[in-house]
Amino acid sequence: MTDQKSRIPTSFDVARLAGVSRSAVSRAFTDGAQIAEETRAKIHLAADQLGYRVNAFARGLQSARSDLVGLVASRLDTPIRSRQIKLLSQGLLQLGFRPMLVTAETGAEMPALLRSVLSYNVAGMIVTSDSPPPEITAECARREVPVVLINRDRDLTWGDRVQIDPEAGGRLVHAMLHAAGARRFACVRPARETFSVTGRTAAFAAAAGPDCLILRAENQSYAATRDVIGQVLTAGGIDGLFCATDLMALGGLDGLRFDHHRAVPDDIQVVGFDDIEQAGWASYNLTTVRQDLVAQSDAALDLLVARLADPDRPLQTRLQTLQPVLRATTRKPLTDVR
Amino acid sequence: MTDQKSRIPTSFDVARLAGVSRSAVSRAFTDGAQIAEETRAKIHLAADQLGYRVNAFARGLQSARSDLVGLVASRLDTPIRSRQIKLLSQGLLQLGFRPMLVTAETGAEMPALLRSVLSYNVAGMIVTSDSPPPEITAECARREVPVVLINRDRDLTWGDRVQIDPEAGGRLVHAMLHAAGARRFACVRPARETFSVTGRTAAFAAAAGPDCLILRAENQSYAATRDVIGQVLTAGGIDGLFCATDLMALGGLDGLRFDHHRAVPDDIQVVGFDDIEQAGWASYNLTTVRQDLVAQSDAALDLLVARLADPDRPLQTRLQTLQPVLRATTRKPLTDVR
DNA sequence: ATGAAAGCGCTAACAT
DNA sequence: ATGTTAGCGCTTTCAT
Repeated sequence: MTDQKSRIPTSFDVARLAGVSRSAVSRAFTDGAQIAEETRAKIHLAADQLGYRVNAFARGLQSARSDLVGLVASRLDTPIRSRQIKLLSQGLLQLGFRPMLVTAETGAEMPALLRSVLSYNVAGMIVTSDSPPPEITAECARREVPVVLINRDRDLTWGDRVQIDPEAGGRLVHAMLHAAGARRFACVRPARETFSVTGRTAAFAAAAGPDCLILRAENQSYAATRDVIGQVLTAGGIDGLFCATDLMALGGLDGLRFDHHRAVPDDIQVVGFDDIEQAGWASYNLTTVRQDLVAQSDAALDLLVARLADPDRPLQTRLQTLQPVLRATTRKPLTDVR
Repeated sequence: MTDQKSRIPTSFDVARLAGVSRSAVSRAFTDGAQIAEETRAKIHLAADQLGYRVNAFARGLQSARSDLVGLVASRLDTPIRSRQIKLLSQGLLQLGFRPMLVTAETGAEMPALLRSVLSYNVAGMIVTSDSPPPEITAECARREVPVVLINRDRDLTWGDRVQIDPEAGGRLVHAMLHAAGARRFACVRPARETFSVTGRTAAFAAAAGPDCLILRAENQSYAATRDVIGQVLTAGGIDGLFCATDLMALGGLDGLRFDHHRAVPDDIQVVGFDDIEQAGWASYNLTTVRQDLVAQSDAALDLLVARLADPDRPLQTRLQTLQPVLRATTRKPLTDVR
C-alpha cells in the first residue's frame, strides 16, 4: 500500500527484504540448488510479498538456453492439426516448457520466422508442418538445438522423427477396400505433395494396380475434394475410393451423396485416413485408418527430452502404428483385414 | 570454414569483422535507428557471413519489453477455437510479434502459467479462454501489459474487449426460429457457465417465454449434446431447438436424426451458433448465426496495437456484428429476420 | 550453506 | 553518424 509507483521487483529487492544475498535468491528459485530449506522458505515468503518473479530474459541470457520450445505448424485450423497442437502444447507445458507457436500458411515466411525463434535460444523445436524449412534444420544442428519432425520428409538432415509408414498405410487402405469387395479403385490426393499424404496414395495406387484412377484436388480441404469428386463417376465402374485424408473423404462423401446422388457404400465404398473426430459423427460414419495422435505426441516429447539429455545420441525414428477403423462407408468385409 | 568449433557469434564478432563498434551493429538491427545505409549494409554483410542473429534475451533484458504476445486459450482442438488461434497468431506474426501459446484445459494450471508468461516481459496478452484468469489481469495492469479479452466475462477489471452481444444473439436465434414457424422452444446449453454461451441461451430462453425447455449437456461437445438430446422429445410438442454452439447443434442434429429418427426441419427445427466450417457441410447444412472471426481477430489486434501506442487511453470494448445464416435445418421464413 | 564479484549480449544515453 | 560507457537482472564460480 505504501509505494504506489510499483516498479517490478528484482532479486535485489527480495534479497534485501529477506536479509540475504542475491545469489541466495537465485538459488531459492533454482531446482536442485544447494540451499537450506529454511532460507528458501524465507526467501519465497519475501518474494510472494513483493510479487517477485524471476526475469526469464535475464535467466535466459545467463544460461544460454530457455524453456521455450518452437512449435511449427501450418493449417492449424484443420481438425487433425489443431488436435496435434493441443496435445503437444499441453505436453510441453507439463514438462515445464513453453510452446512458441510458429504458423505459416505460405512457405515463404517460414525461414525468417524460424530464425527469429532460434534467437530466443529455444530448448528445442517440434515441426509438424508439411511446408518444409529445409535449410533451417542445418542451423539447428549447428546450434545443437534438438528438432523433432512429425511426419516430415526425408530431405531434412537433422532431427529425430516420429512418423507413420506411408507405404503400409496405403497398402492397408487397399486391403480394407479389397476385403470389402471393391475391385475398381480410385484415389484423391491433393495437388501439393506432402510426405505422408503423397506416400500413402502412391502406395495405394501401386497396390490397386495400373488402372487405378488418380484424382487431384486443389488442396486438402473438404470443399476442394467435393469439387472434383464427380470425376470418379465419369470414369465409370469404380467401386472403391480412397481419399488421402478424412477431411477430404468427408467432402468426397458429401459430393457423392448430395451432388451426384450416389449411395455409399452401395454404389461405391469410401475410406479416409486419420480418424478425425468428424469421421465418427453419425452423418458420416466414415471407415478410415487411425493415426494415434496421443501416442504421436508422447513419442515426440520423448524424443525431445531424450536428445536434451544426450545431444550426441544417434538420430532416431519412431514409427507409429496404424489401426483400421471399419465403419459404415464400406461393406462388411468377408475376410479380416490384417 | 576455418573455425569448426562454431560458437554462436555475438555482436562483438560482427563489429570486429565489419570494423565498427558494437553499437553500430545494434543500430544496424534496429528499425528506425540512425545509421548510414552504407554502414548498415556492411554490417549486415558481415552478420550474414557469421550467421549472426540478435540475441532476443539480451535485447529483451535491456529494453524490458519483448515482441512476445501471450495467447491464452482452452479447448483449442475445437473448430472455432483453432480458427481463432490461427487467425490471431498469423496476425501477430504479421505485426512482428511472436505468439506464445498458453493452453489450459483445467483452470487450475492457469495462474502459474500466466505468471510464467509474464516473466517473459510479454508485449501483451490476448485471452480467448473461457476459463478465467481473474487475479492475473490485476498483475497485467500493474505491469502495464496490454490485455485483450475476447468474449470474456465482465468480472475482469483490466483489458480491452472484443465481444458479441450475447443478449442480441439469443434474441436473434429466437426470432429466426419464430419466423420459420416454430412455437414451442427448447435450448441446450453446456453445464459449465461461460460468458457468451450462457448469455445467449439465457436471452433465448427469456425471449421464448417461461415454458421454454432448458437442457444441460455435460459440456460443449458433439457427443455430450447427442447424449442428452432425447430429452427434447420426451417433453413433447417442441418444434424449435437452439443449441448453444454449432458443435453442439451438430451433435443434437445427429441425435435427432439417427438416434431418435426425427426429421429436421420437418418435425423440429434446429439453430446453432458460430457458423463453424462443419455447419456448412452438405450432411448438416445447419442454420446458424455467424460470428465473424476475421473481424474479431482484426479488432483484437487493433486494440492491442492501440494500447501499446497509448497505454493511458480509456479501456475500450468493440462489439462484433452477428449475421443470421439461413440453411436447411429451419424452414423458409415467412417474414424476414432482421 | 552462503556471499562477493564477474560476466551473459545487448541497448541507450552521452559524447564526439 | 558513430564510438564510449553503463548498466538491464540474473547465474555462477570462487571464497568463506
